[in-house]
Amino acid sequence: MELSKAYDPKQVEDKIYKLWQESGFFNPDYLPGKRKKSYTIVVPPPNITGVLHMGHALNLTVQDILIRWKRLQGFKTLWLPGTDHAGIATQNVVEKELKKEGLSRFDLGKEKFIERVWQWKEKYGNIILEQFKKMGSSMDWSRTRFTMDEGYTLAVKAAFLHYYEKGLIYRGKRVVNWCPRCQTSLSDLEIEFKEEKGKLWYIRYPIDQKSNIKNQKYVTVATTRPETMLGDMAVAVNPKDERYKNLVGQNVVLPLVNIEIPIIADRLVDLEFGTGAVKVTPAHDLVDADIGFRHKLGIKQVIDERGKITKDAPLPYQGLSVLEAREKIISDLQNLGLLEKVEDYIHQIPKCYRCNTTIELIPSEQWFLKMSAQGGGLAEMAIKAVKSGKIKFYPKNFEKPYLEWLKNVKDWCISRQIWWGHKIPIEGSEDVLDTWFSSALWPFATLGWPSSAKATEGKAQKNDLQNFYPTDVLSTARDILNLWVSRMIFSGMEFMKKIPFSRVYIHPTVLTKEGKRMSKSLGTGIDPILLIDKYGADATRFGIAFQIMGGQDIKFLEDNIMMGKKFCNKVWNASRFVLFQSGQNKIENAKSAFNSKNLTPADKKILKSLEETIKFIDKSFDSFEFGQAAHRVYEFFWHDFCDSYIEISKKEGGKESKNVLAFVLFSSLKILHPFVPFITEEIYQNFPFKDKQKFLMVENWPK
RNA sequence: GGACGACUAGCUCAAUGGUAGAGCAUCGCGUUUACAUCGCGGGGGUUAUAGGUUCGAAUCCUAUGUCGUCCACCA
Repeated sequence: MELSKAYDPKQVEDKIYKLWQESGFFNPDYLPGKRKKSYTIVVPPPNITGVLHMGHALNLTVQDILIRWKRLQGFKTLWLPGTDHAGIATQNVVEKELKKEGLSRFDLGKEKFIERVWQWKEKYGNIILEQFKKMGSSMDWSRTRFTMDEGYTLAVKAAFLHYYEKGLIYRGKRVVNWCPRCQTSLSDLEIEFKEEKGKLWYIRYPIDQKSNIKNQKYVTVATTRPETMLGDMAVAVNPKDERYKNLVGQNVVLPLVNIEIPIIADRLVDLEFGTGAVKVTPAHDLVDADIGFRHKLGIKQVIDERGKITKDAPLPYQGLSVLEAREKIISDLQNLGLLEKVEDYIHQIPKCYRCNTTIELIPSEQWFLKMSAQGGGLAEMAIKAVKSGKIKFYPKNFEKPYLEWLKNVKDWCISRQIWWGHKIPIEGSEDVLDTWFSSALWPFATLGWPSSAKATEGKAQKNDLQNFYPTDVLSTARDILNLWVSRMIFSGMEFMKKIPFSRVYIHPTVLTKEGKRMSKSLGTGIDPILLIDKYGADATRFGIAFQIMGGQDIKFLEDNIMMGKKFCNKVWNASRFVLFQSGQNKIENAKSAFNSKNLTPADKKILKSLEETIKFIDKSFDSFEFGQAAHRVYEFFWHDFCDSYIEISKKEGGKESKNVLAFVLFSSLKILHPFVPFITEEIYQNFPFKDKQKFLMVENWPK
């Protein structure tokens, strides 16, 4: 045998990947044999901003295991790669780049800026796809898509117009989450709440002199955001609150602004909190907007898109930033004797998930997609798809948060005031679409939808939609369950009249050993590319798969990757031994490798163990139990095969033992292949059987 | 404030009602036709706590604690 003593992934992996690519077998159209049933996975398209992180590495491992397993089982497998333009995220990284040159996007202007983002996409967008290859991903590169390529853009346009004509898209002025830095609206899912120490200010609103209220000069309200009082339209109390019953219907004078506003009763007011009386600012708070709408209070916007006080506020405050205004208002109130007390208060502050700027709530003209959970609405379709069991979640407990979210979902604000993205296809609108609007079309837009719009030009083959939709499994991270998964589901049902995938696998989150989220900014992340460099892709994959136990989050241990490397070396050396044996024995045929009449008990035992292992792996893969499968194959190969059977065969091998050795190894390569594709392929290429395939990748899965 | 999950050997995890296992770490022995990235063997656990169900509980139930993730309009 020509195999070297220790396995060196660097000598093997790139070489093997190149051979696979040249074979064309990543492409379902060129797979050998009769393959009637298709098996499709579309990869969750990574943002073009990023580099591969452990979450990707895990997800790629999982998907490649499934795809390789099904390919070996004779399915027409398609794993479709691609990337996402990731609107705000990408715009932000390019802006950061510009900042280094002392420029802003406004200095460049819209056209030049977008050009610049495309340059970024060309330069960095492919890096992540190259990293996919490093992981051994058997994706069909001829079908690579980008959420802003030509055909995809047509799909997005068609989808928008479809909703628009159906009356599901409307425009309206609503209080929306607004990032003063990104200068755009954000959906609820794009904000993150962070705990901050703040104050709770108790402010006295003088009761109107004309009111016949005795013994009470003020109503005191508690607020964490005194600056918004400039836009107050009412003071609200709970209708059941006895303390304020006599005040409802009366007026107070809004301090600093000196206008009269009413005291109203509304059930949304919590009796327990603060004083039980709350200032109502319909322009800058969602609950207040709701209250204001019901009581027809009107709206006064006092904070603008840049986070400055508007001209609708009293002169002294105009142009101040929110924080400056807050300071001045507090000191002014203090001078007037209207500040009753101040308490420390810890609360959740909404932050932009991309740039961490504090979110302002401001009224703004936006586009919305109706999300009704009744009457055949989009949310209802997505609910039914899961409730009916057509789409199953693994683990099942993710169904609950999914359904809860959809049940209570508000209309989806789909417009963004940024430059990088799909333009809203309506005359006069400069807005672009929320990046998830295009991502929602991923399972079918990538396969050529809508064929009528000639979107098939280029990558997708003519009949891809018929052949590969619905896809089989969507494997993704849990934090985009609603952001992405639910939206793909209703989009698929709306446009294709069919669910986009039948099974959703929510993969475990990779945490640090301490159980904390891996974070780039904290420096607690681990770069899978470095792991590949150090241990090889096979070892990295095996080490990751080994740790996937149920839906449990993974406290990542590099030791497991080390274990993967040792395991690979074991496979390598066992193969060296067996191939040397069979080389002497001149076995030429896998099918008739041994004569089953002359088997020793040990021969029979290892064959039975192999059979059971195969069954177990099939069952495990089918239920996404990758760790269980990895443990079993490890146990089988290392202990049953190497420690026990090989050692026995050396000392008291039967007539057929050398043949059985070769046969069991041959089968082992197949069942190991989904985990560790490179090393198994390399060994396979050195196997002496004459009736083997060109590549292990397209062998027949053993039974 | 809700929902979900975790808590088992020093570490990371198995074991879903029947005498608690693996890998790593640790200790001892060992170079026999692959592999020292190895082989053989040893030590190490009242399964977070308190109750309950059961012939029998790591496993089921109830509380408590700690940690984690997601959701949420308490100003």
